[in-house]
Amino acid sequence: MIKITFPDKSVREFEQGIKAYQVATSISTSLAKTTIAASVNGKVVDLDHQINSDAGIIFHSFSSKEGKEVYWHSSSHIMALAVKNLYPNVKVAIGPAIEQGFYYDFEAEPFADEDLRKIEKEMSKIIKSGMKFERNEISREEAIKMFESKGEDYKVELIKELPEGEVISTYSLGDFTDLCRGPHISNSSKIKHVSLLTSSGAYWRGDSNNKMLQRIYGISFPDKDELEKFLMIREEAEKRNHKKLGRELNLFSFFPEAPGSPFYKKNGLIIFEKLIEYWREEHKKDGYEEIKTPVILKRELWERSGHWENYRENMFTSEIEGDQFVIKPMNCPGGILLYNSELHSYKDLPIRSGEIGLDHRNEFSGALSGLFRVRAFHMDDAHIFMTPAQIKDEIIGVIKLFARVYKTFGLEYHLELSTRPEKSIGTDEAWETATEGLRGALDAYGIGYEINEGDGAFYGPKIDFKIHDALSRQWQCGTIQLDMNLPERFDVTYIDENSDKKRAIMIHRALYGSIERFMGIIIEHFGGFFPLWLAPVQVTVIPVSDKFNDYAKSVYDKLNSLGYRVEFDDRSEKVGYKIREADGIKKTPYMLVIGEKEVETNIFTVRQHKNGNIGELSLEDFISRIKVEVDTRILPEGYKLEFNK
RNA sequence: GCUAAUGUAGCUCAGUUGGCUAGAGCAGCUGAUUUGUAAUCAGCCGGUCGGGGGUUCAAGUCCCUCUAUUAGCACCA
Repeated sequence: MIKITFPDKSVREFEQGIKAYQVATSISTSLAKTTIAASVNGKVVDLDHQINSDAGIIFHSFSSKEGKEVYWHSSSHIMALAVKNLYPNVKVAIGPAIEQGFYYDFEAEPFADEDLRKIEKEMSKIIKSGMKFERNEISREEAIKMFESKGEDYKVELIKELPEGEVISTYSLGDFTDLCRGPHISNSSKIKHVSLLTSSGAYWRGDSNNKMLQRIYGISFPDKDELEKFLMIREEAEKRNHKKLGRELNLFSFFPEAPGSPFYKKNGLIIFEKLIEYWREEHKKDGYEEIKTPVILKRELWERSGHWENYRENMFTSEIEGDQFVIKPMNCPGGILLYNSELHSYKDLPIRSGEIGLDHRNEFSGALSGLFRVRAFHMDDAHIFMTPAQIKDEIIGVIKLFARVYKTFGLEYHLELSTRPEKSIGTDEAWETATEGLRGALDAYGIGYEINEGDGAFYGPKIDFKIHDALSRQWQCGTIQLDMNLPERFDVTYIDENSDKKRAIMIHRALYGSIERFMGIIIEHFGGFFPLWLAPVQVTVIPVSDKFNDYAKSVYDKLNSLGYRVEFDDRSEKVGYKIREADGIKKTPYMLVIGEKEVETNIFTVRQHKNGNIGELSLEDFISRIKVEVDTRILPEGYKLEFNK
């Protein structure tokens, strides 16, 4: 008999060699039903796994991270079998679970949408037939022989690279045997609802020198509702697509004459300016100064900073009178020139120097994507120059600043600390100090964070803010990067208490990341229904007929003179028509319909986007309402996606 | 940059196996209508079918090429 310990610390005895699923069944059939895999002594295993000695056990259902991973990984195998059934000549490469779903790479002709539908159908057959996943452990030689005989070159390549002594396991599902570490679900029938999403090219092993394979992405869920919710979010994301809304709301345009470079229209520029206005307000509160440095700077500067060597292919250059110039891709070298233009006492530090800099980067054509990835953008940069002793407090200050700004947009976020990458400069000691500085700040601030081992910049560790939008999608926005490179290269110093010259500590930080990208994110986050302080048009005044135009115009004039962004729709159209346009299409936060009743009583029925009529207010009350809403930057109601369940 | 798909009016889209003068809705303009909370009616305007080259008696349609866009990959020190 062996002793098995459960998560609640209870212990029960079982026959030696009992399988994990039998343990689950012994507890309850419902547990056995929802269980996908188990962890035995912390290692995730198949439910068929035999337990031979005392162990701790945890069962994983789809709701856990481990459960999802196994579920999706198995789904990818089912997809591979389906593809092999339909297209026997394809070769399989790899097929893992990912954060949301799974994919499998094949050497094959590109798959069209119809192919995906066919593969889905084949998958449901496989699922319905209830095939078993069978695990086998085989020797390296056997494995190579087997996959070679099947012509699965990619698998052979993978096996040959496995370290000596590694257990080589395969999982078979019907005729399809795949090299796989596992674990897997026990039976294909556990996969309930599958949808194949997209297919496109992907390089073998992610290397652009290698052959391009065909990748199919898919998702699966045990419950139909979950699949529907997933697809609904995708649909909603499509509706909120910032390129589409940008056109509909007259925010910006792109032209082939300047790929990747947005042209802001009147309405978009309002949002752009308001974002910066708010940024300035918050930074001023925190003791930042603001500077502005030139866009075009000589090549020598970039050689000194190291960009010429390391970032060359992303930089635009220009030649003027025989000298080479760089259109700046970043603001830091210019900012450092300014810092270095005077001597700094320790008493001056920290210096928090902000710059909304217009940067250009030669992003590869295939990388461009609306406002999310552009060639011309405004970085909301700031550099903080300080003494080593100030690191912790400064970092905490930045985190607090970012936190309060994201809150204003209703954006959730989590933090990630990225540590030293393989390719990096600086001594171990310097990295240690720098990383501990960031870690110390995070701990002192008292917020949870994830560690991204080895994901730091080559010049220093960083803290990244991953923000979560209204559709629960994640975006990289804010970043705080400690730089151990540029201060050396530019000899950035301050004078300490003993009149000694000391190396200053420098951090780069950006809150929005880039104004362009952030604007794209909030367009989708709000779905075009902006908070009043950001909305390009805040109020539309709608006279019922031109009999009321004069009075309505006076209301418009009043709001306009107070500085609100108001439109006056005096076209000879029906009220319904104007409402449809102002509310449904332009998503104007407030509408005032003005007819006989308003003229007589001076009381307005105020209509709000998404929320319909919100009550009757005098003009004065309406004005004080919107004043509060603008001044305190209240979030709109109803921009978040609501589910029926 | 790579793979694939796409590009027809300002927008969304039709346009057979190549075959008359390229269509529709919305938007815009003009007029009528004077309207009470998500589309009033009529008329008009609007296109070198992304650019260039080719095949053909004939090209929006087929081929080549360039370009832009989209998705993914790679990239994002």
